[in-house]
Amino acid sequence: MSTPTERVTIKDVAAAAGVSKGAVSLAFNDKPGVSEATRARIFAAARQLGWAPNSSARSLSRQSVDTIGLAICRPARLLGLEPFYMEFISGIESVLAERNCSLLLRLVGSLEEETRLQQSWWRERQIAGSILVDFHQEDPRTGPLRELGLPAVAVGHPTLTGGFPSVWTDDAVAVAEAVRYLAALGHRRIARVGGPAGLGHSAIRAKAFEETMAALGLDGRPHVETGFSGEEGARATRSLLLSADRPTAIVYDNDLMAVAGLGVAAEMGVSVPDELSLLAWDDSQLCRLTHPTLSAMSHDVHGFGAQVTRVLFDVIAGQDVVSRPVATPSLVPRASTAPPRG
Amino acid sequence: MSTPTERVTIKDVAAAAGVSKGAVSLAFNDKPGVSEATRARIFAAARQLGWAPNSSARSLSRQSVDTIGLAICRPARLLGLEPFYMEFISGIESVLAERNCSLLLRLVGSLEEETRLQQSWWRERQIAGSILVDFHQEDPRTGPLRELGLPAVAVGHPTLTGGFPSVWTDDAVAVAEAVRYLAALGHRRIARVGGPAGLGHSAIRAKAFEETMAALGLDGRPHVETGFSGEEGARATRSLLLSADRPTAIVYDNDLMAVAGLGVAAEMGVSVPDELSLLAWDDSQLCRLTHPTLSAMSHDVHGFGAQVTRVLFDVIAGQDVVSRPVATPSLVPRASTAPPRG
DNA sequence: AGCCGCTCATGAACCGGTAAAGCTAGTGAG
DNA sequence: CTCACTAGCTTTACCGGTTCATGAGCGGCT
Repeated sequence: MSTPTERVTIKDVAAAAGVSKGAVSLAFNDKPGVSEATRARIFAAARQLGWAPNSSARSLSRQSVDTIGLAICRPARLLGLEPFYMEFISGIESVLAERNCSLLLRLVGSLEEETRLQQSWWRERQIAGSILVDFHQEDPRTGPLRELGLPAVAVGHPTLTGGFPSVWTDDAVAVAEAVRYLAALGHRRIARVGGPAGLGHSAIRAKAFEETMAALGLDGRPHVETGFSGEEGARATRSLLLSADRPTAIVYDNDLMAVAGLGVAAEMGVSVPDELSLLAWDDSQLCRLTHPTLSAMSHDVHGFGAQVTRVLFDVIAGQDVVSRPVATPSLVPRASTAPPRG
Repeated sequence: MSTPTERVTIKDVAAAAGVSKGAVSLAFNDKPGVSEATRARIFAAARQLGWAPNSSARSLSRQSVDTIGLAICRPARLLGLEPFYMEFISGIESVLAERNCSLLLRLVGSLEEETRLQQSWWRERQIAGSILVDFHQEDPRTGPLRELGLPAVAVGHPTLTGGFPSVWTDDAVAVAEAVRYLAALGHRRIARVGGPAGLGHSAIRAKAFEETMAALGLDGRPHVETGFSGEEGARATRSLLLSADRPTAIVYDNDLMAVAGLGVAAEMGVSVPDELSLLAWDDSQLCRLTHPTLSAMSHDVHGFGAQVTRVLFDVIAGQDVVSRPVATPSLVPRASTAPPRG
């Protein structure tokens, strides 16, 4: 194209409309001080010239930006596979869109890298605030980021998020529901394939799992903590199915691992749900595509993202925000769970 | 936190280091004109005050921004499921990270909406350029966006991208390979479950499919064009398997639909690969998790994203860029394809 | 007529950087 | 000893908006 880039500025629009810069600014910001007639002339001129206010100039002058940050710290290959994030992002976007804001996205390799990134974003005034996800126990981000004064909302249970206002799903309750459901079907040997031990919500679910099992008088089966990838889920399932008194039901920490578990069962000739019940977490379309379809703990991830974003805007606006849960994941029984045979 | 927001500016750093604003700017941009000693003092002061240059001010002054745009136009539920995009994005990020740039991401509902979005992004100087994806035949974006002079790289075959420099995978060749492979196994009735007809690459693949079938003297099975969702893939598969002389092999346009197809085959008691061979596109981990594992046309999506981004930077730098293909997807045979029984 | 108050508009100051021109002391050549 | 030159730093003019104090014009009221 090699456009000589005839940069159009507010001055050109002002000249074209026969007014001053100030008038154009007033008109474009819906402020009083310009007559209807002038306003119309200004808009006509702007449209004619294809002008829109330069966002850098605007935010410099206004001392504010309309972008929020999201850094995700997971290996890329994994991210693609977990439907969770894209759906979460789409929830974020739905709120951003109505406020004409944008999302700055970055995939990072470590929590330390994320800390540095958030620091530059905030110090350089690139973002108005951030959504923090994937909290670990003793998360290294909380200290530096709180000190920084970064406006942020955390996704995760308040016990994990080190003072940041947070939005979370009550996983403990959901886990309990899952276990009780399987127990009610008659399962006694229930196993769990969880996410990485360091990850906060994995720990919460693990604890709730053990406690519920104990409360029901069931022995706490070894629950395997692994990664989040399908391959790790497959490996964990394989080892569970090979163990001496193998479980009759397995609860997974995401849907991908559950799909992998189903594959392993098929491969080993273990019939689902006759000999083995499987229960997924984070219900996505994937759970309805397999045969048998997968029972799952389902929740509204899109709405979750939207809610988090709304809270972030409150934080940015300086309101006093209290942490609050969103709807607890609820059980959607499908064909992969049934009473154990025999 | 209610930080009284003690905004630190370059002036404060200059004062602290006992130099002028100009010196600080020079130091921070690695330009000559400041002694090593002074430079050190400046950095010390900046670190002390936790200062980083305000990005709005910087880009206003420099007349440039370090952000690129990506708008994706697909229903959110779908996006989450297609591993493609996240992996593509991670490829983009890998290049952005080394140049200290950011990605502005937006999910939009229609191509018209995307056009408007790109226009504001560019006119407001929020982005230095864009990556355009999912080209349709007679894509409504090309006209307005070319006119706008937006620096952009298109993902898709040059015949689709209306003059934008593009990066693409040679799907026609890949489709031919897929069909020849199945034919070589002995399949005569090969069907195809494609993406939406309007989508450019679906059309290309459809055409290549028909041509290759014809060249091999096989009758062009009705190939179903549908959406990209698993449910649509399932429906399409079901209808193919119920047809009079059902196909012995099916080629899918993504991996999700192939997984769904596998589910349908299981549900209908059709054995894979004995009675039916399935071949996926966009090989992801998903293909290795099912039982049987899915044969797929595999390509390096991460590298694809990285390459596209590199080309975009060339475009932004004003270089004359020629469209070029990246590696053609290649066949990874797994357990879902075999010679037809009987 | 004089004064008030209102609407509509202007101009200059500012936001926080960058860039180019200007200044100053020190240095080496002639 | 002068002069050109350079390294090192300062000064100043922008970049393209927003905001606020100021003022012109005008109708109504006393």
